[in-house]
Amino acid sequence: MPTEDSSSANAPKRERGRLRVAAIIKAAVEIFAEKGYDVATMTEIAARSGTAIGSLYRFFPSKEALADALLLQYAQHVKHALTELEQQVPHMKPDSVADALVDFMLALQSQRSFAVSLIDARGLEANERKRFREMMRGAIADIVRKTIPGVTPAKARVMAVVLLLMLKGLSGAMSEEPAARAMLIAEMRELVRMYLASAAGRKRA
Amino acid sequence: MPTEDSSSANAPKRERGRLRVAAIIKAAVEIFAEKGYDVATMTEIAARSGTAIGSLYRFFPSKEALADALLLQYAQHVKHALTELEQQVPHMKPDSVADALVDFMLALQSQRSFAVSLIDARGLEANERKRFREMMRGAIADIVRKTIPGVTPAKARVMAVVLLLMLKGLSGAMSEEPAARAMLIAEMRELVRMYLASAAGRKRA
Amino acid sequence: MPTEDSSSANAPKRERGRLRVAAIIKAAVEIFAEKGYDVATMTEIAARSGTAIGSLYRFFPSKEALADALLLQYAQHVKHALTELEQQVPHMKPDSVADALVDFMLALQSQRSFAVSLIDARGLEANERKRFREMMRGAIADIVRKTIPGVTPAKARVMAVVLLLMLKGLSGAMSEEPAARAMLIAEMRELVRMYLASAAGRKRA
Amino acid sequence: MPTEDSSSANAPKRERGRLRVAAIIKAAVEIFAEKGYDVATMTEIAARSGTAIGSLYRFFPSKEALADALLLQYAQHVKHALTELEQQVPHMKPDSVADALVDFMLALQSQRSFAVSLIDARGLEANERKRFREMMRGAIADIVRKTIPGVTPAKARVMAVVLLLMLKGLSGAMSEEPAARAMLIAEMRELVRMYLASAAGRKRA
DNA sequence: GATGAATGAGGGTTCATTCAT
DNA sequence: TATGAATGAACCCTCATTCAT
Repeated sequence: MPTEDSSSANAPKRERGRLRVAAIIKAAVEIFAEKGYDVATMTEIAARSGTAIGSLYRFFPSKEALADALLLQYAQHVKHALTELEQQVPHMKPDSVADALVDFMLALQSQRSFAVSLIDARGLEANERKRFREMMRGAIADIVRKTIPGVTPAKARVMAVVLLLMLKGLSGAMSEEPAARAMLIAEMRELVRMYLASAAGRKRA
Repeated sequence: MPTEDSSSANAPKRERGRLRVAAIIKAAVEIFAEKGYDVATMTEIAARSGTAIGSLYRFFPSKEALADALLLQYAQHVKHALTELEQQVPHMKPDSVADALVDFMLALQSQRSFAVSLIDARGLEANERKRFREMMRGAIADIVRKTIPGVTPAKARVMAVVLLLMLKGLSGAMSEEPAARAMLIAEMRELVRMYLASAAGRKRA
Repeated sequence: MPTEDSSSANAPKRERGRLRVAAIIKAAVEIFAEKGYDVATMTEIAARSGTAIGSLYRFFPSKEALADALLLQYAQHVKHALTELEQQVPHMKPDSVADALVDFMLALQSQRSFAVSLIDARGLEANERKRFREMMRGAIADIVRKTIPGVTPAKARVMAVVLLLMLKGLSGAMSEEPAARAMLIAEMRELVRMYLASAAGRKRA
Repeated sequence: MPTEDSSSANAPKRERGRLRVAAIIKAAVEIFAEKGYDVATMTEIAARSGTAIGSLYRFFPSKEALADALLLQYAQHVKHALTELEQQVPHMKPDSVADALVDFMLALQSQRSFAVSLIDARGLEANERKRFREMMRGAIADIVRKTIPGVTPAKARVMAVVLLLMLKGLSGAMSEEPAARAMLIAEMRELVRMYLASAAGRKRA
């Protein structure tokens, strides 16, 4: 679900353009995910999306701009999902929150690896990366604070970083064979539950 | 530091070659770590190691071969360290093993980022990556089995994957500011302890 | 400013077209002058003139055609001015003619640099350039012949070429700082006067 | 006669390289002269000089660097010639100096048009252009001062600018047909003599 | 064996021009 | 007719790799 207004310099004005942009984004996400930012080529992105190279550059004036747009879109998507989750938290038990976090990450997987490849790319501004990480941490910390009412903001932030770190690892899990994957996911689910529970316990104790 | 083999007439040459290779490897590790596999250039590696580009290619016939060699060396280093740890395990309490695992990862950090950059590089054969991962998992699983005597091999493997995943995250922690880093490490240490302890408990229960 | 021909139903359209063409020509003159023929882009000319690129191509079927049109217009302008000057010559003293020539060049300066950039552009047909030069030389030669009645046509032509050459240099003078520019212009004025006077003298002698 | 140390970033170290650079410079001068800086392509320069594109870039790391090197070489050549002329001046009559200046310009013609095309190119730093112009003006002004001993420095400078301007025009003369060219040159020679003589006269008077 | 000049495929990007809407 | 999205040849430049010296 691409946003109607991405950060591309030249937003398309006709319906056809909208479709083209969607095709480009799809191809770019795939190729960045497959090869990483540096190895991906604009030529291949154009080819896979059925776009002439010149058209690709009409919508995204540089490779970096394309990556930025993709990242922004991804960030907005993630932010939205986390905000929704946050609003559910008051009605959930910690274990359910833990499960929701794992599910959230799992749901993101398909798009995730491309984001990682872009975030790690050396070409991107450190700022861009930092803002994205900050957003994620803040959102997760908020969820932690609602899940474990008494935690200090500082503790919530540390926990957010740790959670993110665990969840991030989940993406690697997707490349396992199905059987191993299921076990891995179950184990991770257990770990996250335990982590939240223990924190809640430490709090109360 | 003379080589252990100095009896032949070729010794000086061999010695020079060895130094040269060491210089190349040092430069390559640095540059791969700084820029990632794709962005690093053979020319720069040659320059930083004070080697002519032609000589670099004499020792490592391609960029990929160089990366493979680096990875192999890194893998051996890691394997060695884990084997040593494994031998200590029988005399340690689970918490100490947990700490040792965290320390092990921390100790690896300096060399780590280059390895990640190589492992993630798309250019490398999946096989290469797989073997490396397999080795790590096997070694950690062995440690787990010695730490928690009753676990099934399958369970130990799953735990190894999860542990690796957590520890892997630690590398990201190194880019935090010192204060945040210390907290993060403490938290991770706690998590790993808890994870091993709970597994031991589940086992015994 | 209504067109002189407003009797047809197409008048409004024609009127719009005329304005459009005027806007394009204005923008094109500016941009060619600023950047030179090769670096100027049709897209920018379209943008600055508020014209869609497709419309620009409707009026001028190629970049070269646009340049030709500009050059033609400039040539007509120059020709007209020189013809007017020629008619004044019989009533002027040689020094006044010299001054008039310098003033003429100075008056042209604002539009001049674009013309130079077009005339020098390698893309233009040599023919086009030749015709333009021929026109200028002929017109100046005519003025010379009226200024110095006895000169042979051949001599007048040579003088025209030399005069043109001097006057052409004046355009470079416009980029000097004001103080230097004023001195330069005075000096050139003197030179041109001297040149005409000496030719007249040689003639008579 | 290429200088032994041009401004190229990577000076060749072997004899073969020296030849290659000479070939590149020759081709570049020709092509820049034929088409101008913007239209000239590195690919064509490489092809005409029998060099692989990669090799061209080894010696001149960018198109601009190549142009700068050419310009620098040309400037040094010109400076040298003018310095030599200046030393002859004390032994010459003004008319001879005038002739020498015209001859100097004529001798430069073959290389001249490329320099003009580079100096006028928009891509070059204004500084580079300014320095070149300054050098020329200074050198000519020095010659003027030695030719007409009493002139003020300021007057000499103005005259230098005017002379340069006239001489510059001579390059255009080279594209005339032989007959016209000879007349033109004779006329220019006369003009320059007259100019110097009149200045000397004004001085003395 | 060591050296570094040479090679050329391929990458990001631009822009004159066309044509469907 | 007016519009601007689409096209793709061509540009400048990089770099892994080879090979003559």
